[in-house]
Amino acid sequence: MTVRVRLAPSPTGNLHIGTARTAVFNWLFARHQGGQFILRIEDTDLERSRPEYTQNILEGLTWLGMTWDEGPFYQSQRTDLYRQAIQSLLDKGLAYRSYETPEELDAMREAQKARSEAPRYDNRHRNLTPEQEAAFIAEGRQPVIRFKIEDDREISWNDLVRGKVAWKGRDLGGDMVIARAAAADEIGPPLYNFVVVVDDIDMKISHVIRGEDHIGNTPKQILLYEALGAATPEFGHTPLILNQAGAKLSKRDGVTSISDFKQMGYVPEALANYMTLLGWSPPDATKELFTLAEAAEQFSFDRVNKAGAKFDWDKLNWINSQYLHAMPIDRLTDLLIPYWQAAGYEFDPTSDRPWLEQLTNLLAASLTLLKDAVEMSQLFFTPINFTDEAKAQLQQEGSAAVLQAVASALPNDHSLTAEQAQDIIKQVVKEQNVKKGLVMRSLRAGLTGDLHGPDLLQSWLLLHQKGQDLPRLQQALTIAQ
RNA sequence: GCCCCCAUCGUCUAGAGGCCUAGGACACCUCCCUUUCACGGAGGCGACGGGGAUUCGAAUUCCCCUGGGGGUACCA
Repeated sequence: MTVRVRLAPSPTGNLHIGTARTAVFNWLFARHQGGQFILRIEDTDLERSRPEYTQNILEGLTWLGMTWDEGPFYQSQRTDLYRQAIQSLLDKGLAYRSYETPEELDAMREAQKARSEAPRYDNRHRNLTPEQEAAFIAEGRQPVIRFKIEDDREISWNDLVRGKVAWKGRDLGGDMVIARAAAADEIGPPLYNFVVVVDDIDMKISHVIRGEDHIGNTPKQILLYEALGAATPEFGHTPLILNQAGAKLSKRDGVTSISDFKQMGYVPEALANYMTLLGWSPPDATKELFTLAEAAEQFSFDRVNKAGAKFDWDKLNWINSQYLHAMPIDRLTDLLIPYWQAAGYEFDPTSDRPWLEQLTNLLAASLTLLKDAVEMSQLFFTPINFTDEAKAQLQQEGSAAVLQAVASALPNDHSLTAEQAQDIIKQVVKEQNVKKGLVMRSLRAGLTGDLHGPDLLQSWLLLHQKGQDLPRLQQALTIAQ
């Protein structure tokens, strides 16, 4: 049997991290099994579905490397299929039209709660006579279509991550609505729990892998597979991603959409790596940094956890930093350029390329997020701005003389090597008879306007190439007097 | 309320009866490297929710309790 899995996001929001993690597990499993990964957009809720969300989901999955083999399929384009399936259930007597008003259903549930019973549909319209139906229709009522669920049914399945899970029919809430209200001679818009099953059958899905929040849908869906005369697939319910408080992560928890992570400067392989670690561990659990391909080789549901995992920014940040530190300078430069441009820094991406790569090389080891480069490299792009600390340093005794000496030792052209720079420092130490520390600190203050920052020698070299070192030293001298 | 799921350091996890005086990672602390800040390196702190049962022996099996989460729509 070929493995076929699917990701079925609904375009009612941007690609959410929870959905993305489900995508990762599906993708990993499909790749491991040599199967297919199918993408299906569940846009049956016309009210809330938006094309721009679909676009965001597609882009996010692509960015993460979650390539799909078939699709995207759109449920909004498949309603004929659903209507046929509903009709077949109606014909077989497994579904029926139900005429309650929303107010009646509310009243029913209120009464049940008052008796401290579980709110559920009491199947009151299951066996309506033709006369009763005619009367409701004459009243102008629009029926929904309900699928019969027998109270005494026992439903169980062997979950890929949880083992045996069992449910009783009576706990499923009564006969379930599968199509929204419509005229009595029509079939209204089909509902989620129904279309999922029709599509999964039609698309020959072999393994349904989804978040644990869907676990209660599974028994209902199993009943639907039966009614539709199809074999049930395997089901696997993955643990949820939790917020700091331990509840299911939702949009209200701040940054949760993949596009936001991208914008903040996370790289896709780091984010995918982190999401994989949330609920799964490789056979050698001490190896936490791996590519999706490596994870796919080793993936199995045996190693998927049952308990939810709290989302931890610190760990994600660390993983991202590891990827950034190990990234080839050429690629890292490509990734950084848009951030510098967005910050309004002036440079020419082509003619300044060698200089930009040197800058990238200088900053790489300090980066956690791509956007960190903006602040860290500001001193190379904007006019110098002296901090109070730097001013104090410049006003220290001997500082002015040191800067003066360095300024006059500078070569005229735009080439300065690390060796030359070091020689200048040594020479100044000797001539001025001062401590090297004074030279280094004064130089840093004069060149960068700060007492902290990237490696001084390399920074100096970069500034020299831009012809910036001498003017800055001269400016610093006005403070040092 | 009812149903379902879950339970190892603060967090992510390893652990499938003795290899566990419970291992790794993040975070935190200390030290080293570095006349800056980081990076990197070396240490440290730190957990099996509680109670029974099975067993020569339980983090690992079973039961109960407690705690947490999910669900309970004419949303998906």
